[in-house]
Amino acid sequence: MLAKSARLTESGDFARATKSGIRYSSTNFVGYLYVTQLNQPARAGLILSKTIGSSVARHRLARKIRHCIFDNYASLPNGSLLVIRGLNNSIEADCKSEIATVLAHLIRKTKECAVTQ
RNA sequence: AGAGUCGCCCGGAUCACCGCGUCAUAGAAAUAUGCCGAGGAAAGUCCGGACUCCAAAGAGCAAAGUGGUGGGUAACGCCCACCCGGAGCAAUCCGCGGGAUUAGUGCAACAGAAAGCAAACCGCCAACGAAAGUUGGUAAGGGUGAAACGGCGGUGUAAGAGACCACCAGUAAUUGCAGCAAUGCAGUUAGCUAUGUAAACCCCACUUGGAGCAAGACCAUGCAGUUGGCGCUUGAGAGCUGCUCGCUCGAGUCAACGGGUAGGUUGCUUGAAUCUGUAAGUAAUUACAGAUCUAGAUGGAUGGUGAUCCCUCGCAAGAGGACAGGAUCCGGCUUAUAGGGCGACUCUUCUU
RNA sequence: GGCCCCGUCGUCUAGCGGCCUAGGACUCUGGCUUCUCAAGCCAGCUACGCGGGUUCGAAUCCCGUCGGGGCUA
Repeated sequence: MLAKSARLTESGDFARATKSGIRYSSTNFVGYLYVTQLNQPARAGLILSKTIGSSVARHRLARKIRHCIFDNYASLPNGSLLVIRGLNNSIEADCKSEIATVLAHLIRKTKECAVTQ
């Protein structure tokens, strides 16, 4: 679970992460990561549309994803904005391993970009 | 034992560790400790309210809704009791259940002579005629249809007919009794008696001002105007549903193009509240007394791991746990719902 | 939060309570025509979202549901 300081709360931040950030997609999820220069703790948000299922299903999925993000929270760089988008069949997904691989790929890509710059 | 009807309730339980949200306490802060943390439908948004704003919530029409009677309620289109009609052997269930005989209009396809007040296709009878048929009487019989001018039997007659009689059905007026009432029961009189449809228009009675917590209040942030219309007390425009009246505010306002902001606090949870008991009432419900505090999030808090028990499936290993997630709050209705429990009643059969 | 509209063959649509066993166009299937295909002609298949009610009779009227779409703050 994520503390209140570790959540994305503004639509501008969502737009920045999804449009300017690095993207990696697996079979059931799409991850976006954007690293700002601000010295803040990393923040994360979720996008789950109605096509995933009922209200109960969406809430359950959101809780599972948040839990998985918490397990990998320490590896995120300072000041980064993370957005996870759930796709239609993501209810049956194995959240734990899939989210972990998504995050690992995103973090590796950002480091590569920083090195090349 | 079998078949069935109705009502109410539960909606997996406990523990440990790591995490999340509000609040309280401590602390300069980081944080620590403690308490609490989704539902019977939170859903659909089909009704009714509380609350807030529209100056106040005024009148009439329009429009919409409701529709047996009495009661309950803050209120209702909800609930209870009763009446009437229908279904069922019964327990019980279903009903938008006012007015079509007096305010009026419309509709009733096809068939049929005829579908709403006027008539007569076949028939029956009489007269005329050689016959075909014509004229008149009649509505018992035939056939049509969802529905055909009360039903059956007799008297009567040329043939027939409520023309007359007995019994029955129904209508209106009226009297008595029972009931608060809807209505029921019993009688008298009348004309002898035409149907359905108002979930067709309509009439009658009653109800309804409008918007909604994105209501409303406060604080921040930010910008740039231009063109045209109507006005400045002889009144533009506004008071957010259609019209009229009335009332009030009133010096700017309306339209087009362009530009800017869309982030915090509050409203926010103690309430027609919940539980227990007593009393009144057939009941819905109400009154009184005592106890309790029971989510308040805002990109939106309930997840992960492990253990034991319960239930279902399976020989076992093992797999699974209905419908479904608060968003201002209450009272209902409707819809979804694995499985289980309790109570009351009816019918049939058997045993004692 | 509030308000409104629509569900008819595979698709797009008509439909005055009885003429509806629901019409039209395209599609599909079969046949005719042609050396073959296309076009043309003939025939056929296929629908009132679901459940109740009113009515003699409902796709149509009423109620409740399910699904889809739109407007508005």
